[in-house]
Amino acid sequence: MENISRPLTIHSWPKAIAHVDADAFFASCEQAVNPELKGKPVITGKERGIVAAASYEAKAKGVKRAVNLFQAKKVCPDLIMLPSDYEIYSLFSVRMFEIFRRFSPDVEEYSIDEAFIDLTGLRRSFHGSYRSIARKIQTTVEKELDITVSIGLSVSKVLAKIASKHKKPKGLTAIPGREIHRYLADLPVDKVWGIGANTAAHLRKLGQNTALKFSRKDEEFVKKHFTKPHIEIWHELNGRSIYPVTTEERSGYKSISKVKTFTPPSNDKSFIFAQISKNLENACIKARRHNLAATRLIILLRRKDFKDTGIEIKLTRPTAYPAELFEPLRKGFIKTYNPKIFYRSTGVVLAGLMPAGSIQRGLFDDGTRIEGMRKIYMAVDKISERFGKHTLQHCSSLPAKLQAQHEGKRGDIPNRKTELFSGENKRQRLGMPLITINI
DNA sequence: TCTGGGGTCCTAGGACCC
DNA sequence: TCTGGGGTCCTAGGACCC
Repeated sequence: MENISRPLTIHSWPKAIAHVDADAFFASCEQAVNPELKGKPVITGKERGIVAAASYEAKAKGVKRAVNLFQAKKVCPDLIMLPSDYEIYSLFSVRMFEIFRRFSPDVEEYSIDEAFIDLTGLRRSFHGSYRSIARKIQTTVEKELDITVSIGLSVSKVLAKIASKHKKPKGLTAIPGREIHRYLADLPVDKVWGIGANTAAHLRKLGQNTALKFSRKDEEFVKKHFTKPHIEIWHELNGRSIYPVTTEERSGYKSISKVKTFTPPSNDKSFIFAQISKNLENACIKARRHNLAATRLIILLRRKDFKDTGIEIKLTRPTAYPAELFEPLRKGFIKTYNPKIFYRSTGVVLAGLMPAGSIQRGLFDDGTRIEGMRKIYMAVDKISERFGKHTLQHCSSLPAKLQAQHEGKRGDIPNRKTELFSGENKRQRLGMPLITINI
């Protein structure tokens, strides 16, 4: 069947796109801020109980991403485990992107530690090859931020991504149009950006197990078996740039979600509901912090077998107040929950977000009640800011909190005091304002 | 890969309208 | 009452990413 979505724009002139990927970003930031950690196996993610990022020293000892701390410690007994400090990482991120923009205005902040930079046409102004510009970017970041990055350079974003992964850390790989085949020949399809496990399986069934084989298929074949996303990837693999480097910053969140796994899996109705109300409270706190209100509420229950069940609820009024959301939450929960099934995690998504300021009051809304709620939550947020999250919380979440405290006594929750102190030291070094918290 | 948490985008199909 | 053809909007859910 003919694919009649938007026509593809293929740039006729070869582009020069750099993909910059920071090496073990979170761990590197920690090491840059605290030089004593240099050369040592470090991971972040302690507060989540899993490895979020591992330094190259830790990776060398077999520590992998997303494994739990117990296993990590087992393969690497001298592992230094740190809680994530997103404020610090964001600061590094901002500074890194600032450096990129000295080289080109076309910088796409793809994630906290990755960027695409369109260098097309900049050779003249920098008196050198694209490769030398990339090298300059690399050395500037290392000199100014004391972290290293790997850079891939090619004619499309997908190829630039492949290039940056080719050698790490501190790699610099250029894939010119003529050499594309050399880099795709041994590349399994699922290593290509945008091709996941499902599409990879589909491709393998069609006999296409390497990126090169896939890229060499003709357009008719590709259109017959795939839809837009993968047709675009196919073009990009062939050096035809489809994806533009988009400089415009992301306009806030489209959705905010909070999920949490509990062990062991449970079918206890009130316990599970407590978990999900806590998810809701957390999601609402985040939404209010960003001045957003949700128009849709999605409830998720992940079953023991990792299958997700859920329900989406349209809200009568955009809101980020748990008090207004508990009723829909409860109704949706009852519809979804099955006492015979064991669940391993719960989650909540606040979707259809809109700026909280622009909410129109409905004809039948109780103005006084809403105003009262606004005031209450303003106070709640203020108190939480001063005394820590969940100083105040809703009764329905209480069983979840008690469980967390119980775990804390067993040492699963990091010690608050030491964390604050180390945080303060880092902030001082970075010249960030100190926050005094009285507990 | 026996699997944590937080996001985005795309598509098919149904509802509804002319 | 049944019959076309076609458009738009919405939603569920898949797939993928870091």
